Amino acid sequence: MEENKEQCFECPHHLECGGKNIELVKRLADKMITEEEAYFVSELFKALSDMTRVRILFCLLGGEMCVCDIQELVGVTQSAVSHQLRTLKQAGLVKYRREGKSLYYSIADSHVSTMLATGLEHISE
Amino acid sequence: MEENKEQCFECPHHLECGGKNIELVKRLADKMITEEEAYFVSELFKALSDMTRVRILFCLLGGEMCVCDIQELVGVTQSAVSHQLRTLKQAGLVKYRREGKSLYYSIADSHVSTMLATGLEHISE
DNA sequence: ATAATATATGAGCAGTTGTTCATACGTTGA
DNA sequence: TCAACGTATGAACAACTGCTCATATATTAT
Repeated sequence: MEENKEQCFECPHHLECGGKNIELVKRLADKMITEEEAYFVSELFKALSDMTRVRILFCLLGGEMCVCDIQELVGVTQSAVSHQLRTLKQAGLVKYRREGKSLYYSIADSHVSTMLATGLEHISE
Repeated sequence: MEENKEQCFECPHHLECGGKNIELVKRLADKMITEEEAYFVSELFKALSDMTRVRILFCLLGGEMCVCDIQELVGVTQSAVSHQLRTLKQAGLVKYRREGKSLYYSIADSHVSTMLATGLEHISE
């Protein structure tokens, strides 16, 4: 570790660091997730980070339903449901189709169910 | 749908709703995720809902590393990394072990990798 | 056209979050 | 015991979030 006694390219912010795993850091530096990817992933999870939205999605796991169905099952105002459905739609988590006056919402794809299931598994351990 | 013309138990917030799927709502009402579960799931995803934390976790997918390794790979201050690691630890997403002066952080369990992978898949479509 | 129904949306506000700065804590070597 | 290093933590502040309220939009029936 003698070479760490002087400031080096790999370790510019301090002079030495006993715990540093230079090999690992070098290897990962190129493979790191990009800023853009990290941003989109975090935005995706942000859409899942609210209790009301989680409850809405668990409703929709049971099948497509209109806004007033969701409103009843989740027990919040129509406005609140609608605002949250918008967030979920923008994140690509739900889709909808119109039938008469009603809009029927449903889970967008299988990734959503997978993430919810994995999340539920994680908390029950 | 004649019975919907009057206010009913299943539909207390309005008099009628053509789009309503009474059967589905009845069936799901008992099976709904509890408030407590929804809260914990949303808290879990909240921990994944920040760009810096996502980047930290993707670092750790490459193997355990100390705080200064993460600091270098992610490119934020030591304090910021430390604060975010605390959030991740409280959510059960990472664990650590001490070795000398350094703390080595790593992914807590396979659920974390699964959620990150599924999230990454979802955004690249 | 008009009214009623189902849903969406903008503004505003209280509560929350992520960062920085300063400082404290825990470990090691001299 | 003391200094240096690696890491954690509390306070403070700007930015963001989710709700409510009021209102707008889209569809259907009369």
